[in-house]
Amino acid sequence: MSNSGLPDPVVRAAPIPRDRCGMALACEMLGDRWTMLVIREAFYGVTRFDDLRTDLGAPRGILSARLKALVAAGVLERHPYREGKARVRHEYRLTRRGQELALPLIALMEWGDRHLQDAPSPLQIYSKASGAPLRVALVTPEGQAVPREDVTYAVAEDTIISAKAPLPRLA
Amino acid sequence: MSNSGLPDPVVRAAPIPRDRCGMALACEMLGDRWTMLVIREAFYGVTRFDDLRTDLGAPRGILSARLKALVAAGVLERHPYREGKARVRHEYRLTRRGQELALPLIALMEWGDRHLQDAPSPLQIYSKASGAPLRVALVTPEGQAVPREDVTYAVAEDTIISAKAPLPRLA
DNA sequence: TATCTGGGTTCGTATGTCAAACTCAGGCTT
DNA sequence: AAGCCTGAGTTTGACATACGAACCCAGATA
Repeated sequence: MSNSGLPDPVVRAAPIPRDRCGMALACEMLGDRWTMLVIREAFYGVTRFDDLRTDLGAPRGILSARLKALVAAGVLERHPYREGKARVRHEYRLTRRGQELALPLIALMEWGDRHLQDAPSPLQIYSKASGAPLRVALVTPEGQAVPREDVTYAVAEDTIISAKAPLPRLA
Repeated sequence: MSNSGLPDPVVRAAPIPRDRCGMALACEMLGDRWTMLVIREAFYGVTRFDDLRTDLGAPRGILSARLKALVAAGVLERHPYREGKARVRHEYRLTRRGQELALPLIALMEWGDRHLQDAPSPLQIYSKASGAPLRVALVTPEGQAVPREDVTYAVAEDTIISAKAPLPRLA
């Protein structure tokens, strides 16, 4: 996988402890059957308990628990609304923190569209101003995308567990 | 959430069926306690069953099942290696398909580092050529990042379930 | 007063997860 | 050759979680 001619050094453990790795923390908090699907619904603008339930097909108890957890995590906000003269109800909306999951989720969508599906993506992300289609990429601070081959990484010295270990190859 | 002056139209269901939505498909395949953590280990270069097991703390049976599923999904590849004169063993490596999960996972890492942790990220992604730190963004086909406010989306007409529904706001 | 609706909670069962024990193959030791 | 070690699993039985159905409750409505 690596492109040096040397044999890959064998990595026996992750270089970063799980409780200090944002990736691991995110994976742990989103890692179950329903949580990410709930957030997807939220992005599509579905906010009400019963709509979520029918759309997802999740059991009420589970949905209730996941919503509670997401509110507790600051991803969703439960807030009241009134439709006509109906009594006050509550809807679940993305907080700013939740909205910032858009990028990971869009990246996941691109991956899923490419690898888990034959049809082209039914959802196009594009620029309001220019109409150009958009994709997810790694960019410099100035906002210029760089090609895969130019990407590498380093572990901050004070958190290293095992010595430097090159990622197999960044996609 | 929307920035038009109009009240948000109430969305009662996702505009795209789950079995045609790359995001939903990806969420379903990665959505459990261990799968994403296994892929994270793979990115860090941990490839052997027992290393994965000790690093993750997952029960053997579960790890075995997840690895099988990931191999079946074409994310990992089980292939033989020989260390010294030891007998042939097998290691699990990311396929190209697996490598392409780097972007979603890095985006997730950025999110996790920002919201689930106080310390700065222990892992820096940067450009080999310029040394500039890199971040995940939405870019035009030419590779120019666009600001959040310029991002919108549309559902392909032949797959729409409910009518057009604006994302609350893209982060 | 009875009924409907959205938004839950409760409950018994089915399924999944867990840790420990067992297996198995090949190499190493004695 | 007999026994031990190691990596890579499978099996097992206790335990936890998910599941769907039924129930609950508040307020509006008939």
